[in-house]
Amino acid sequence: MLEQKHLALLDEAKRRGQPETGLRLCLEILALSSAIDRDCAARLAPHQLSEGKFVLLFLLHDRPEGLSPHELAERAGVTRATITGLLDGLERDGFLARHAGLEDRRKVSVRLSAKGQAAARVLFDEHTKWIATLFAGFNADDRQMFGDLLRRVWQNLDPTVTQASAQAAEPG
Amino acid sequence: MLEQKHLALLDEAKRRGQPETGLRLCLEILALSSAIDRDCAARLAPHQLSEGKFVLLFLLHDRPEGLSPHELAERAGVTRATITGLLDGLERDGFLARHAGLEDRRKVSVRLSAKGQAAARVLFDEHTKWIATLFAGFNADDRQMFGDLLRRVWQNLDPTVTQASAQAAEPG
DNA sequence: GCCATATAGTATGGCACCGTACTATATGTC
DNA sequence: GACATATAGTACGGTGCCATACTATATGGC
Repeated sequence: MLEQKHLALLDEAKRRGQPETGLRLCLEILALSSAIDRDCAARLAPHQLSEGKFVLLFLLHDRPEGLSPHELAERAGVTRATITGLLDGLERDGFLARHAGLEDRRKVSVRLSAKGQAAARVLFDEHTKWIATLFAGFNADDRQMFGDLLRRVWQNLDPTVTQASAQAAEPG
Repeated sequence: MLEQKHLALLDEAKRRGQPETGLRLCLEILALSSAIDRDCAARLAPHQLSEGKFVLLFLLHDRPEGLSPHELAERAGVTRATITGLLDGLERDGFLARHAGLEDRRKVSVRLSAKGQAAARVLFDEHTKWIATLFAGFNADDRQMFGDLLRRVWQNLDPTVTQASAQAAEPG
């Protein structure tokens, strides 16, 4: 349930006579997340989609007026530059199209094609259903306990770095 | 404690009238891991190191005879191509050097410089100490419980994708 | 109306990862 | 010893992410 690099790290810690306390547990969290991400990527790849592209798809779903790259960046929590790249791929593969802005001529309206709409509709449900299966066998108490434990780690994280993905870190 | 994209996903799920069961919890695991990775990266960046480079550093530490790129790839759980890139950066920044193999002339022996040795020695301890602080306040029972919950999710993951990072998936 | 400034989108270059393809060397078989 | 095959390392191109810098358009102050 760990990755190679994690085993290596544990080995080195043992070699240095350090206790495993917390270390293994932390690596298990990271390994589980990576495994979930890999699994997610593997599910989307056959559709020519990545996780980032999938997010844009459902952000645009049922939104005939479209969204601007700027809004997409804010809601997805990535930079506008990243959005440009994802849109290039999605447009190339026929999931959406960029339309020139009418009021503000700097703006672009991004709208799903029929293919994009269909993909968003179907894949979102598939995705959430799949995630639900990961927690098969968990009752409300288990979930409560799990969430509490996660939050306790979260609170120990360096608060200066933690806020990331808010995109506008506005330094100084 | 969630990222923008996770909030968007939860919103969309709510809009579709789907239950949150498991979904929010899953996103919290992913968000926590990302936060830990970000924090880790932020700690290493001032030393011109990434997490991948850091792994190579401690794999090579106290190993005067060095390791080959091939062995590094196996132990780090990434491809040889990735190792080439990491070594390029580490060599450029003076952490290590490539030495021609003597017995097998295809092989290269990668060995840390004094700077690399020093960095590996200091940073590894810093790193594990930092991780330990993330679990401050956790007693043995908490850790046991946490690990059990993680393992239960792990077992629900698609077994065909789960094995990744073993590098040699040897298809068919 | 004019200019400084802000904003929208993109381009460019960097990083860490991958898959694939290539070169050089080693090895096993005949 | 020659040749098919395997292995070591790298090159190349692709992805998703970032920071930075650039162009076009909008806006506020005068």
